[in-house]
Amino acid sequence: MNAGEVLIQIYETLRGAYGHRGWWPGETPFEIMVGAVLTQRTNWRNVAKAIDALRSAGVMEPAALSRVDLVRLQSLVRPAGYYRQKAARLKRLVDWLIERTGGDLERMQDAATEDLREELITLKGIGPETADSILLYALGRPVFVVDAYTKRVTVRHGLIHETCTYFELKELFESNLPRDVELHKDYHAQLVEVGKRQCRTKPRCATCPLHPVLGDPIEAEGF
DNA sequence: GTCCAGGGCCTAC
DNA sequence: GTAGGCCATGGA
Repeated sequence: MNAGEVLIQIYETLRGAYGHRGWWPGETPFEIMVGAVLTQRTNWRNVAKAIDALRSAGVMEPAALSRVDLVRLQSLVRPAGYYRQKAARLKRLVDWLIERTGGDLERMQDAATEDLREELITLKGIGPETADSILLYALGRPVFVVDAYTKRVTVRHGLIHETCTYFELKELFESNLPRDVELHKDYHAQLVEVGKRQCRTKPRCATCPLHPVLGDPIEAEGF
């Protein structure tokens, strides 16, 4: 079996276990962008509180968020943790958005994916994963989002070495999967699901749906 | 009280 | 170029 076939088999196994997830809780592309920043190293439960606060304050929209006072924004996103950093990151993101599109995300659809990724990565506070999350879930580009769960699952199951880079892991998926946006969205969502439920500690891995397909997980410190 | 969650930046070697 | 520290809240 080649890499592409293994990856598809993993996906189908996870989907069979968890059902279609589609995923990214967010009403609008802009809200998805905001969530991508807020969820950095943070439980989604806390992120949801911050998102609710932003909605209630009427600033879940580019122009409004751009205008809101920084200290006010900090207090709104406080439940998501790292609130000073995240408020500043949201400001930079929304400033870029308005400068580039006037706040209308549709105007970004002409730009090439790689160019957009480069622009996003250049923003302080937007790294590879946040950029890819925005590209895939907010802008519908066929990129693969690599996160801690992706690495944990693939390393534990021997698909890639523990010392791999973000780019290598991203390439593993992107070069071996069809360039299908919905598949990319759901695949990442499935990996998060199995990562949350399994592959944290060995005992929890005992019921991992991937074991019958991939065999027992390997020992990997830190995963 | 301890651990950790859908990262990313900065500094020191 | 990379290991380590830092950012911070809230639930298990």
